[in-house]
Amino acid sequence: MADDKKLTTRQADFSAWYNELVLRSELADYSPVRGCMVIRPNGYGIWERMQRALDGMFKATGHENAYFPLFIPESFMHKEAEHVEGFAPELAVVTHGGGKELEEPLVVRPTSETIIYSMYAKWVQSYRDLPIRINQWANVVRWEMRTRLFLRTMEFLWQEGHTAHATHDEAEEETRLILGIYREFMEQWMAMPVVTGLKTQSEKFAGALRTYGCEAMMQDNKALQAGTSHNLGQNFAKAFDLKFQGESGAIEHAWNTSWGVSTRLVGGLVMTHGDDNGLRTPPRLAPIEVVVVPIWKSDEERARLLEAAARLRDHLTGWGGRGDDRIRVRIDSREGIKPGAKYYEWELRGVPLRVELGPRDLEKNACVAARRDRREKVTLPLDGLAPAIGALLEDIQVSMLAAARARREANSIREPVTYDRFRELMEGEGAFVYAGWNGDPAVEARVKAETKATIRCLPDTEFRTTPAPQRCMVTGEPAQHEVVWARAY
RNA sequence: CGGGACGUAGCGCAGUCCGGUAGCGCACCUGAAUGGGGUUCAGGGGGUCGCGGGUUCAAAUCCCGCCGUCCCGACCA
Repeated sequence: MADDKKLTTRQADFSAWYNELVLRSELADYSPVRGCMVIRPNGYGIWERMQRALDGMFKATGHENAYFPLFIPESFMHKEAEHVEGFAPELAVVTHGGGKELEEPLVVRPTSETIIYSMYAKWVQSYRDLPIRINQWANVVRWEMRTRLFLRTMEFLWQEGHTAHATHDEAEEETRLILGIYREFMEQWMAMPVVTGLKTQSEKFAGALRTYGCEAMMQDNKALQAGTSHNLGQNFAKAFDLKFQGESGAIEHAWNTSWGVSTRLVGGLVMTHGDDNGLRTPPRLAPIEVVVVPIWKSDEERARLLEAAARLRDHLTGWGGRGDDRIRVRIDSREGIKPGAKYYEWELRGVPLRVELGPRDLEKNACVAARRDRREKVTLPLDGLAPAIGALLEDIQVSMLAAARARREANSIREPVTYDRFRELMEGEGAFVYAGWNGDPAVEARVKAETKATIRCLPDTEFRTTPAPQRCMVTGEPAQHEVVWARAY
């Protein structure tokens, strides 16, 4: 692999392509511990930008950050019946500390509902103490059988929001608010279109009343659950005695929500936008938006070009057309590497825009800008370059979303299909299949067993098909819901 | 945890059948030329052959045991 200049193509082996891309673009590397990964600066830089964007959106809607501990008393996990059942098989448990066996084992959090709601129970007495809307950025551990870089690792980074409300409707509103934030982030920042909707009972979060999710289509036409937002009802409040006295004087249990997105999103970004030359990063998430490659022959030229490149960088960085969000520029002044080799490297890493600056350009007072998304080059005058670059970056961002959306729609099936045809599709090229469902969990289970496809969601109104499907795809009975079927990661 | 494969330089591999000086490609270091889409030449460094035991004059190679990784299935953000 290290000797091959070219990546395995997506066509040849999607999964090998993905692994090679992640490793070679230095997003991440395998760790000495099975199932864990090291997130390298290139990957972490993207995650940091994701964090910054989401964090801003959470705060703008009234949430605050806090931090709860990594260790949870084992007994906490057993207090909510479905929750234990869901998470017990994948818990890491600490039984010894300081050379002694612990009286009560500590669970390494797989998610923090239990410890957070136990604390909320301490903090809430009156309806005046509500709502509580806290988010935390943390790592969690789930003992997974099979792992894949970013998509499923035993330890991963995420944010988990946990709120407590006085009424069901307020909790529901919060759940939907967050789903909308996720969708906006995924579309506007990641340029990754998603279908939002309700999860079925079998796919919902362990312990939730209802789960909503964002489903994105990867380039192999499989679905990636990119984010979830749960209305927990009063399940955890009852388990952890989270009660308050209402205006009327009555004691009631609070209503909770929880929601999260993880470093899995980085994997989603790769599988949404990557091509056979490497990663393509949407500008808004790119740690480096513009890489300047100066080209020279002689030492004299080198000095001249490096100086011109620095001026160009300062010009771009100094531009205020995006307010405080300055264009992120890097100059690649490395010697001994030919420009062509630099081009390939930065393309592999997904930098959205490359600016080539050589003696010929300087003479014309111009430069060449090459956009990563379409691998197209344009010559731009150096005078007034910044606004032009700003506009190009904006166009790349918008084009990437449009291209991803077009690809998803091209691989979505909304006409009625027979179950046989459906099975063929799932065995073959894959798709998002919109179809009627009779609402029976047994049908869902059967389809999963027979095709590995699952109901990704009951899509929200704006994603539904008109006219609505009348019949269940599997049984032919009247449809209770329209659902989206797909194989998923 | 069931089925399959593999473990030799940083990475990818050959060598194992048939025991006899540990090799190749890429990467890396040095020097020179080169430089607008993956440069070329010359020189160089780097290995307890997964671990433990056994057989043998001699083990990467044969035998036994262990460990680990990857792929396919059941579970999952």
